[in-house]
Amino acid sequence: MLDIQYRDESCRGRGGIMTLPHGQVEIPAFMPVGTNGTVKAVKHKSVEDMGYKLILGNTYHLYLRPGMEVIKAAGGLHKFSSWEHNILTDSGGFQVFSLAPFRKIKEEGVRFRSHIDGAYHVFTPEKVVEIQETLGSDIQMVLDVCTPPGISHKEAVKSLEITTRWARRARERWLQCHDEYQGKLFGIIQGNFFEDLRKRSAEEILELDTPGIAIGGLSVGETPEMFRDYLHYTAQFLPEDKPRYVMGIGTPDYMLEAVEAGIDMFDCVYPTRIARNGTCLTRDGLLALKNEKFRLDQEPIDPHCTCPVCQTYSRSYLRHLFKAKEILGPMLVTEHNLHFLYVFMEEVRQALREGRFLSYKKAYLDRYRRR
RNA sequence: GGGGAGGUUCCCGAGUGGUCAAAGGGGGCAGACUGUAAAUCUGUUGCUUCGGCUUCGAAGGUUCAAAUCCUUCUCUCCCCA
Repeated sequence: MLDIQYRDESCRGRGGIMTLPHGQVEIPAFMPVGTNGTVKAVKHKSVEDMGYKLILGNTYHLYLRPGMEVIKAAGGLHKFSSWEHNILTDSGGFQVFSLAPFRKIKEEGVRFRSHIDGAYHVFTPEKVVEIQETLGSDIQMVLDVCTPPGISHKEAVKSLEITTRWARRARERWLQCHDEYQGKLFGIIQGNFFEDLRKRSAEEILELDTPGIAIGGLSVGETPEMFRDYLHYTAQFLPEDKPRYVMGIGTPDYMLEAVEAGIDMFDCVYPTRIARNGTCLTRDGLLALKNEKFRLDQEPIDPHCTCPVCQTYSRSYLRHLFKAKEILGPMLVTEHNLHFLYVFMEEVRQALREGRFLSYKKAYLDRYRRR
């Protein structure tokens, strides 16, 4: 499943090929998020043309709407959404976290209310595996309990222990999936912001020997310093021979930090969300298109960018689209941001291959932080 | 020509004696956004040397006090001729 082809000896960074049911994926890889079976504001064809081979979908959202009957009838999420490459589905664990006011965690599973109609539903670790099997996920995540910074050690232990027990149950159920289903299961390390608990969670999750390992519970409101510290601390426990995934990060600085720590995969709504809100990723940092200073600016978003948007449109025009609330604005900036990150990851892989990742990182951040 | 309604801070619009630099929208400006309840949310929007100063069509008046009351002028809209 994982073919590590090169390492950067100056850090833990590495790269290669991950082979999944729907084809190969170059790692380290950023994965665009397509919660509802669509990467918002952009066609799957465009995402594919940029080079992406692995995107996310969401168990929670797709289960609630359109519902499994619809996706089953289509023959799975790939056919339903016309995406022929790989899909990683999140388990709903993050919704257990982000929709906290509407849920109750018990040993059996989590009872929650739909954000759509308020109806009660229950997710158990087993049920979530079944849903993801029906979706046809190439990588499925175990149901976990994600927690925010600031909780007590005692609360963190409790969440960690449930996460481990749920992971065991998920794995048992996953082993019983139909033979034709080839999707991989990833365990998730929790432990909040306590080193002893991070270590303990890592040990317990690794013991399950899932095909891949994720670090969860980061970028949930902690400071960048805490993110960095707990990322590196947790990453040291990850095995060499399995894909390593840090959930929920997507700014260039965080991804560079993760690559340095030896992480292979990341996903984030950030680039697509800020795109819809008028903010572009550039080599010089963020560019808020709605700002008055771009009113007459005839330059493209990023003069060095090779994306179709930068070949065609000016900041002035794109600013106008956002001020006029035209749907094309979010569409074009989403395309730019995703293209930007794909090229960014190609550069990262190249730097790793050539053993100069740390200098690449430093130069990138020096420039990125300048604006 | 006759009758009626009204002119409020960039726009629309609330306010009919003090608690009004003036509600609420819109627009403008700025910020946020990291396993998507997000084409969303938040802040700000007369000037200021922060003590005040100047605003509610214009001018004058009443009052301790006026966007609010009175007089004249002016402009807009509606109805009837």
